[in-house]
Amino acid sequence: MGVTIHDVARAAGVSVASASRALSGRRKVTPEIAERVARAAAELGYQPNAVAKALRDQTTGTIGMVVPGIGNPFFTTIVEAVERELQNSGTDLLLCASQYSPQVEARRLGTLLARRVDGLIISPCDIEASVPAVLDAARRVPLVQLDRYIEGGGADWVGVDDEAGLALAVDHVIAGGARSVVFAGSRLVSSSARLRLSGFERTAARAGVEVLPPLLGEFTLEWGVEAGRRLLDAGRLPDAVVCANDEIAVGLVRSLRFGGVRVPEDVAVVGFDDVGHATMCDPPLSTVRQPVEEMAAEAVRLLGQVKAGDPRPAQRIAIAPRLVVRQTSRPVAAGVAE
Amino acid sequence: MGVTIHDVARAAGVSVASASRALSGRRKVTPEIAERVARAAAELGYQPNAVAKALRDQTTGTIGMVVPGIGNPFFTTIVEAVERELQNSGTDLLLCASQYSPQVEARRLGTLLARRVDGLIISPCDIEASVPAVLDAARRVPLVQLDRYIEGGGADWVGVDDEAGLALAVDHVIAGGARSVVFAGSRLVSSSARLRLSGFERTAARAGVEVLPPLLGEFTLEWGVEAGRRLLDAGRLPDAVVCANDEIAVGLVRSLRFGGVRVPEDVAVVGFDDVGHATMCDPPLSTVRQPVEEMAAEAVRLLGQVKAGDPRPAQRIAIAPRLVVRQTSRPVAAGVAE
DNA sequence: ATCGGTTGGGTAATCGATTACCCGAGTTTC
DNA sequence: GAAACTCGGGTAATCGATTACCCAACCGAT
Repeated sequence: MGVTIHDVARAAGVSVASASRALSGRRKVTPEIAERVARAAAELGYQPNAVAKALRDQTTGTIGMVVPGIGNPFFTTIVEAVERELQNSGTDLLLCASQYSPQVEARRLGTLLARRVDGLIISPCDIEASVPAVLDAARRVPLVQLDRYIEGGGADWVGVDDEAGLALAVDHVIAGGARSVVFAGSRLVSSSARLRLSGFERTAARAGVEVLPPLLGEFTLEWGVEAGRRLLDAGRLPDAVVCANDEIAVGLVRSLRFGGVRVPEDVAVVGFDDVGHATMCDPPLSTVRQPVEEMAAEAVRLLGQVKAGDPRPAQRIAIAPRLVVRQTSRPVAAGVAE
Repeated sequence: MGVTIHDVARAAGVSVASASRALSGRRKVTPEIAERVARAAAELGYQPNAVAKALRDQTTGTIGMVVPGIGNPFFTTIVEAVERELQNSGTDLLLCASQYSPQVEARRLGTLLARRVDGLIISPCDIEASVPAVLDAARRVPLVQLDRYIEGGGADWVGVDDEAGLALAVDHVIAGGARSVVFAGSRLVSSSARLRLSGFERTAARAGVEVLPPLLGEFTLEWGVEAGRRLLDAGRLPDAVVCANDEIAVGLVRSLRFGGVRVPEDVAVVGFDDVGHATMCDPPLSTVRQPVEEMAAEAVRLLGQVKAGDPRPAQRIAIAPRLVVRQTSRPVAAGVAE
């Protein structure tokens, strides 16, 4: 590397100030100088040093994003949506994975802050253990939580309305005739895990159907398979299984069918997210679609408004999801068939 | 933000030099000063500015990684492997997706270079269109290509031995009794796509089996489904289909079974990669496992050795893959059963 | 008592881009 | 014709951390 604006200025026979002005166009220079500087820069292959610019401007043109893991298609989808949203704003995304570990997450936040990102979008991996690192970061730079959030408020949040989503799913299977239901989800370490379970329980209770004890593991296909196995082993099957995400649902359907259970005839299954392979599932999965694009857009918009350490009360923006009925549940008038 | 080392020095009643020395430990200071500086830093919540440090040191402690897309589980797997490899080296990964577009890729490379990454790992999206941007980047910083590479050499590369992998797959299905074979892969825009096809063709020709015209589309599940449909429509089925990756294979198996074809009894199917859902496929997919961990380790090691614009001839490191026989092909003595 | 040597602290240069500030030349206005 | 402006170029300060360089104090040895 190493061609600086001083080199360009010298080659063009002008001062660095003129070179800078010619290149940035932030103040007028004579056409003659503009021309000479442009030529010199091109010949030398000059590329401005973003590090120096960041130091001088006190702004890096980057925002950091921390998600639990990029192996989960939901997070890659939302990362892609945020990237698209940022596309033309001239800011770059620094993506980090916390690997579902609050320690790693805190370390990642630390290096992003050290690198002086202009803002942070984070999906905290643990509703409790993530609290200190997230609040500390929010005190230093604008921060918005996306999808998952930490308990106790204190930082803005954008996400899907989990409870409404679960209500959609539960009401749908009940409308399809289910009299006994079970929830297959994740252990309650994240806000999503908790809200989806409570949404499920509340709606089921209100409807007065029988509720079997929930199956709580991880947001993975493997856990879905295992959960299906447990249902088969338990001897008695519910009429419907509502899952906390599509991966669990896909694994569960596979497991159930392997055990000779027909889906949706014997048991209806509904997922959550509608990203990745829900449409490619066999049979195609009925699920609740997260409004990923809107969530990303809203998160970016909100990030532009929040100020670091703002004492204003934290906002929570919950966007309504949509039920997508495919073939793992009995179709009813409600919902969108695809 | 805004607490600098000057603030710390002032609070501790020492010079910035002493503060810097106390904090970095790179030169001795009296215990008394060390103590005062440590206390002041803690009280003020001092966090060193990595931007300033990078400018002064002429090194950012970051390496950039550019992959075609993070929606593809193969790339997320390899990104995770590289991250693990870098974990304890103190360097951070700046991850970018080119979205399979050479233009986006060139722009991403440009901003990574402007941010003065210390090195680059890239999987160029297009074997031809990616050439200028990759060579230009290689002239400026240490660069290694991982998985895909550009034509004409000029930059180091680490990846799987694609031809050997395809030879494994083809020999395996032939050993299982296949007399006619077909390749389902991607259009020939990447080195992987080309090498896998040529590896397939060479091995099949050597074995003297009948080779149907290849089906070339994309590295996606959707294309696998479509490829399966085309095979069904063609009326005559081959004894085996060898796929360029697992996603194609999974889609193809689904499509074939939907059409009433038994796998592996009627048609054997073999994938490539062995990441993501190959084990969760129904039935579990026979495939060729890419040595992702070794590839990542080797790429990072090599990156530490290359110098920018080094005139030394480019290295190509091809790591041998391994056949993993599951249930979409007839088992034979060769290979590892799981 | 003086001298070479060591130890540890402070001052200021450095990295590269931007821009506040200054200055000279040219133009306008009464 | 002089005052008041405008225009555009150059000099140097600035961002924050590190460190080359200098200097004072103190050591032991002669």
